[in-house]
Amino acid sequence: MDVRRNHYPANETRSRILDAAQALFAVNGFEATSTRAITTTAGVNLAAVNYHFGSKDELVQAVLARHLRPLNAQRVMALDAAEVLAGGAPVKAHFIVEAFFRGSLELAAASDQGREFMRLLGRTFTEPSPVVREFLANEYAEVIGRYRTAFCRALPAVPVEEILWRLHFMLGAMSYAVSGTDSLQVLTGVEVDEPDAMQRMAPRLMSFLLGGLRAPLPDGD
Amino acid sequence: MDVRRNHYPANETRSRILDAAQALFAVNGFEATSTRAITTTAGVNLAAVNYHFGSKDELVQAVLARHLRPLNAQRVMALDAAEVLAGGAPVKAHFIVEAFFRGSLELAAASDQGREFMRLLGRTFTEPSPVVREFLANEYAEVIGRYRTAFCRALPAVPVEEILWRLHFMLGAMSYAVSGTDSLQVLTGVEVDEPDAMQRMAPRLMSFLLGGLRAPLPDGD
DNA sequence: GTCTATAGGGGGATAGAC
DNA sequence: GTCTATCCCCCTATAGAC
Repeated sequence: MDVRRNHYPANETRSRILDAAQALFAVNGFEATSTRAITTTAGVNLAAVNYHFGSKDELVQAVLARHLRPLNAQRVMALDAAEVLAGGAPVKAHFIVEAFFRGSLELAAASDQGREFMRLLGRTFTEPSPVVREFLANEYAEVIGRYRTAFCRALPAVPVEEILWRLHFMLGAMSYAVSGTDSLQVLTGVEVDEPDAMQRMAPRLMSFLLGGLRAPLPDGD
Repeated sequence: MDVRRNHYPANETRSRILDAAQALFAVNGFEATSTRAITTTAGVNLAAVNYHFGSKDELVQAVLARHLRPLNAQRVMALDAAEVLAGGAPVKAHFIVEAFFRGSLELAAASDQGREFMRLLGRTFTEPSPVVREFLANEYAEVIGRYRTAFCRALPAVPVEEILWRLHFMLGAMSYAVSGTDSLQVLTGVEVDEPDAMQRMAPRLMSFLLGGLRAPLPDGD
């Protein structure tokens, strides 16, 4: 009847919703983004979110899972590969850090959408919502466990407790840097929105993180 | 008329609202916290928020300003003092980092409320709300400018651009570590809610940050 | 200064036609 | 699978009595 309207395959509605939701979540956050805004941006009907995902919470999880699941799977595989290469010896910290970040950087380099997702992911780590937090904890459980073990083997001089703290700091620096939307970005003059931003940042971030991981132990005051 | 009710000086209502708002913001975030929840928790009337602060946005800024303004003023003064002590020579990176964090740690050590504020502040840096972001940018402008200059002088071997990136990473690691509410906390086993958590974390964080700041420069690929 | 009451808008979700 | 229409809830903000 209305020939001007775009038509698209039925199962593409789901993807359109995921794309629109990711874009809006990245800019405005989960809470501030309404399903109305999502469906309008996606050019689909308001009821489509509930039909395809059940609820807004489940849509949030679907948006995160779409890229995070493959990303974390690749992280585990990259560590597997590094451990095979090391042939039983501890994998060097440098390679562990690289294995952890390679996937993120490829994702960010591959497309605008990948970069957008990394920004969303960065801010998601400090999301207060219990739903989001539990989801992330589950998705990261295996990765964190594996990398923690690897770091402990790579840095035997550093006590386990110290490793845990440094892993924590490392995740913070990464997620904050990757989110690229912090209020102080203007002040520090760092620009993360450009297409090659991730590639320019990657070696700098890795250098910083390695420096922190290998830092001398604090005095036991 | 109702003798059982708590009575308190008129101008204490304002403080009660600030306390309740901070507590709820820290746990649930700004968006997810309604003025109703705040006034109920504070034991004051719903209309009191608008009467005392004008709007929810202005309440958010008031909550942040209450502790952040003195904190940043102290940071500037601590750097002033360090520069006087150095007598014209560059202040060592170690002292700059310490000057930046001393106030936060004292605040976190002083009271549960101070610790709660630091957690709120950590998550506030990645807050999407334009109101919050502009507020933070203004509040931090002087501090960031001063510390950036100091770091450049302390680390002449590191290019300015590199300093900016590392300052950015440093702020990320700090705000993330201090927020203590990230989803991966469970996995890394780090616990930040205990009274002496900040004191235990402080030397570790400083060691990590200094290691990152002093790290060898990445290869110029 | 503090309250009650309510305006006025937007939210997520769903029933039921197509 | 997709639409329209609508229910019902909770939100912020304000008007006006006390």
